[in-house]
Amino acid sequence: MRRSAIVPDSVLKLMLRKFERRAALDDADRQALLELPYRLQTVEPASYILREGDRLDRTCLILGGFAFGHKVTVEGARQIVSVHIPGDFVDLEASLLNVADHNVQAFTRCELAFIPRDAMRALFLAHPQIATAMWIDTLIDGSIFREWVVNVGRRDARSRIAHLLCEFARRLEVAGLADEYRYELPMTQEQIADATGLTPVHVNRILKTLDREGLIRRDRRFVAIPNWAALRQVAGFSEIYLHLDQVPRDLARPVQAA
Amino acid sequence: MRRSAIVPDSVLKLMLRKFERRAALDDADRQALLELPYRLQTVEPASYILREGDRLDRTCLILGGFAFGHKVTVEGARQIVSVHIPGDFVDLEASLLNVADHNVQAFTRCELAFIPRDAMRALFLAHPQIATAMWIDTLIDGSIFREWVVNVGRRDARSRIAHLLCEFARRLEVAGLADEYRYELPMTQEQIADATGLTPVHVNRILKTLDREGLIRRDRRFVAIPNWAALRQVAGFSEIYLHLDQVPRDLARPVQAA
DNA sequence: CGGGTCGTTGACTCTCATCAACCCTCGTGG
DNA sequence: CCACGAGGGTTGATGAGAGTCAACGACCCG
Repeated sequence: MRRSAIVPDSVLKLMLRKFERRAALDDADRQALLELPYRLQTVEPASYILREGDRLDRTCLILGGFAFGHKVTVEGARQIVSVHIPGDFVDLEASLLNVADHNVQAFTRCELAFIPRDAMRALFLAHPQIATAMWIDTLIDGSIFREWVVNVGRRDARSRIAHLLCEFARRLEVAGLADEYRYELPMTQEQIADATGLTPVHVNRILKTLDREGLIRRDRRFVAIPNWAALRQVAGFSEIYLHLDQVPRDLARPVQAA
Repeated sequence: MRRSAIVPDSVLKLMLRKFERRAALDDADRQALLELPYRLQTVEPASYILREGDRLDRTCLILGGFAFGHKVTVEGARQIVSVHIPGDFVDLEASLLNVADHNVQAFTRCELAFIPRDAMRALFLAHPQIATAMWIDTLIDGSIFREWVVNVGRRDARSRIAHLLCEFARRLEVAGLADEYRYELPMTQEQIADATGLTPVHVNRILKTLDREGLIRRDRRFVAIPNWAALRQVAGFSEIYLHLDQVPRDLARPVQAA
């Protein structure tokens, strides 16, 4: 019903600030980036932004809200493979690959900007510095995937969940969406289970023990980490893989007016 | 001790053929690619090509042999996160990221070409079509990572191993390193375990049952898949994620002379 | 022929999945 | 204002899939 107002002007400036830091953009680069055509859209929680098998003809940037990528096995089990926060492209690959290899769905209500594939491609060819900056996004995503493989492959349930919580804490903090290790986690326990390769029941039990042990505090969907060092140790969390030296802080503020 | 002879001329042509198909390269692009500076090196099985935490100053292309990426948890468990075959860059991210987030190690003896980071960066900026073609490599790698997350996260041991075998069958076939669903698997059972998040003992049992059921045939390190459809079904394997429409067939022949 | 790596097998254990209730909260509508 | 329903969270009982431990066997290389 109600739609948040969008400030169109700030939409692409989001990207600009992010990419400025990764490559030496000149005025022509900046202008080209800001002149990208886009279509704004708001989607409701749980709606699909992309489906596996779709032909790709546009790329989607999240302006506000959270989304996740997932795949479903033939047996029907779902695995969440990625979480996207404001300021992220959810499918930069759509600019260069032909067919979607996974689904993307909204966790929360999302404000999205869709950019035509052709416009992206033209931008890359005319502005190599921008292409480089965006490529770095892809590379960091790849690094996060690697860590997720380790997480579901070699950590026990406790560490897995702790690791997920640590990763969010850092990513959200860098994005200006968390402070003092407290943030709103937009996932249900079932979704946490799908992200960690566990069952909702087991996730529930682990969360309770983490809470009981004082490693986290929960209040509704809010999570606080009173003892970062302790949780970090339980998780075996090392943030090298986030390549934060290439991610500006306070990048993405929610782009919403009341 | 013995070093295979390398045919330098064919070294970079490998890449050229691969990237030709992904973007419209012109003569200047081709020439720049072929003129990339590189240093050849042969490494023995199990030697490290890259270590987590290393500062990155060069990119490594595999000319012959197999390598794998892995990470080790604080508890000491190892998870293999990627497998690289001839014709692959093992660490394209080294051109643009600053610190290695995982280890890369040789499965077999490997013939490698190391290309300075600066040369790669200069190439990207001067030749956007090449950058685009290589970026596609990164995107396909990302897609494979996503599938691996699903594999270790949501499939049982049987499907997991079957899936790994299916993936190799297709990738090696496309690279011209397998025929009729028979190929040499350069991994020990312990390494298969590290790639699937299982234990060597369990991998052994599953392999034996797959063999007993006629889904695979083993002879030393060679694996044959007598019934592709059946194994594919057990694995829940769908090759969309390999984006083979963007990967030329018969790309990489082992570049080794006796 | 000796040593090391890798593969194989059995017995036992344990983490996590499954199944099944029940509860709480919140939004909706009568 | 309260009844209702639905989604999500919580808890217990039980079981299965995979891990652990341990020993032995096969093969390869020097």
